[in-house]
Amino acid sequence: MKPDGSESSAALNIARVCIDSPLTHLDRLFDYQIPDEFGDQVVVGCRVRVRFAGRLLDGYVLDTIATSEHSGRLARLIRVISAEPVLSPAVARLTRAVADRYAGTLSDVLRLAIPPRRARPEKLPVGEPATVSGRPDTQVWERYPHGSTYLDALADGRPARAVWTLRPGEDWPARLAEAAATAAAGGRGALVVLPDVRDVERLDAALTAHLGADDGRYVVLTADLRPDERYRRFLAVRRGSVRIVIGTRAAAFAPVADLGLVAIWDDGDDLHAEPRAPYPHVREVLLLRSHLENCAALVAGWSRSTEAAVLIESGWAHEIAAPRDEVRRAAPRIQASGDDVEQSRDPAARSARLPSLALRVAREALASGAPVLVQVPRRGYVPSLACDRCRTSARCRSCAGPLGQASAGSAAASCRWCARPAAAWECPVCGARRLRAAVSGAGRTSEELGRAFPGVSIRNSGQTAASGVLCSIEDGPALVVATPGAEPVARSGYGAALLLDSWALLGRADLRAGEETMRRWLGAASLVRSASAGGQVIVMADSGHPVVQALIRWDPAGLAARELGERRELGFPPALRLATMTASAQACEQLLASLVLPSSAEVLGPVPLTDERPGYHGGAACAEGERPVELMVRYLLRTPRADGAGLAKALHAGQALRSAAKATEHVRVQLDPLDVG
DNA sequence: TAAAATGCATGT
DNA sequence: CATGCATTTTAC
Repeated sequence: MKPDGSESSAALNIARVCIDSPLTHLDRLFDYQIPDEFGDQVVVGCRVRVRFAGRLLDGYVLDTIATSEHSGRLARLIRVISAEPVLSPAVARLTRAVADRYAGTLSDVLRLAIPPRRARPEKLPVGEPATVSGRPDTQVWERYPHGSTYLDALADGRPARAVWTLRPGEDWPARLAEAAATAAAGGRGALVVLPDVRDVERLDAALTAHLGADDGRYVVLTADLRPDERYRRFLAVRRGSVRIVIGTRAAAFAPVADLGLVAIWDDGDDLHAEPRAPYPHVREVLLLRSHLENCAALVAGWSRSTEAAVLIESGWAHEIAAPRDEVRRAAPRIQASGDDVEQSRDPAARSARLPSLALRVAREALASGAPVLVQVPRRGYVPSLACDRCRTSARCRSCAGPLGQASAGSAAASCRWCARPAAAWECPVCGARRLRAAVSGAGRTSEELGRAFPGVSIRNSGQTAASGVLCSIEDGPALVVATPGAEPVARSGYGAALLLDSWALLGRADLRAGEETMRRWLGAASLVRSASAGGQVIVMADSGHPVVQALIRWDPAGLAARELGERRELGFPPALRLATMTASAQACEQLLASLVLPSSAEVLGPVPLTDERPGYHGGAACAEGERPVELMVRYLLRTPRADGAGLAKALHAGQALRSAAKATEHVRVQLDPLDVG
């Protein structure tokens, strides 16, 4: 207050700055004097350059204040990088919450949230937001109980939260476009995050169909944009020129003004898990956002994750799902076939390693002029080899790495770790000398299918396929071999889908195997015509398996509830909050000893990580006769969900002690990682 | 990477 | 036990 009683903004000449440093004990704000000559350049949310412990570092201004708590002399800001307030107050709160949730630092999260600065796009004029108007035809939403009620809530700007499990055959891009447009027509912002660019492209097309191609109505944020363009679009969002944002992972942090809806498509896809520290998951980021910004949330997919099941069980979200008879009407006919292929009397079935039921269904569909989808679980040719007689997996004699076959051209098996050829292999268990494919990859499968279906055109789709990932295919008889997530859409739906090598998916020791298998199967089955239109799905698995049962009944909700029950019994996420610590035994124990954990916390471990080799990127040969020794261990820490914040806080404090003590070895801390258990 | 704090050998 | 110089620590 000035003597005359008026507020003076000029008095706020101290900037509170978040320093761009990876050191955990520096994860707090530092005060700097704002030199007069910078004047109004310094705004909350802008980037600045400061001298910190001698060196020049970048930082963000989180606040401007009149008096500092700091007792010593304040240094002055060196430079204002730009007056653009790239960090909005809402995103500042969000990123802090994400850092706290994941025991990470604010600066690590800000690096994920804000794209690198580019000078040119900042010079562009600020555009006015295009108005989005109209309401979608609510008839399709009325097919879901609570569906049109939810849409009403979006239109009115109410913070309705739902887990939406789609009816088979649903036009999901159109529905998500409608949901986003409805929120925007109500005058608020909408944000939809999808796992990969192909899904983003589909929603992009649906939004264009719904709103027109005008860039002013919505914006697409993906990591593969060129830096200038990425920053331009980010700025358009930050400046409020656009209300609807769709994109991949990093878009979860987009500074959408007056956010009304956050939505995630296919939240079980592991692409939603950020691989950089502090490893936040898009679902958690969006749920935090829904909470902090008091906006609607939508978790949508064919399948249902156990995390989504928790949202429903806890009452946090409503369930939107089609009634059972609707589902039955729309779903293809699904059968399991656990036949022993080797016993089949049909030579074509034997050579394609397909049960005769699968072969018959595929032939019928092809004969009717429809494409057939063949889903194979792993990429590449033959990812690993096993003993032909007893199926013991084949390992390298010098380094114990898995043996594999690189391509059809190289007939000889070799080690996938040290690349030594595996000459004269002999099974250590039964002494047999012949190898067989343990899991048949996409490449091998299409070769075999070619022999079983002479004259039928075969298309491959996948990361490692020569033709890459196909987006869609034309109607007409063809076999489409695809890895999960790379299935092209068929214009009028597939006549049939064959889900191969299921045991490789279900047999994994991973706790998430059941949930993940269901997600992949439903992803393929959702592309098949309804049973009344002749659509059929054959899954190569034992029909007694609960996941197979759930698929046959098209019951992702039932499976998710069941899987969640199992997690409760085993004490794993999402039933509990879990953290992993990965480093050398010594470093882990140091950190562990310094932790002030909630009293409910339980420590499990150490588990030596023998077959996991962090830092290994292939190519290097290992020494003769010895296995690469990896000294890494992993500890698990778990608490009830209610103590999750305390667990993360304790880990953050422990990491801060380590960084302050200049510990050289880094301990990786991950909360609720996908790949443990 | 700048200043402050601390360590340490040396000379009285 | 001051003093000067080197090393370590702090961090606004």
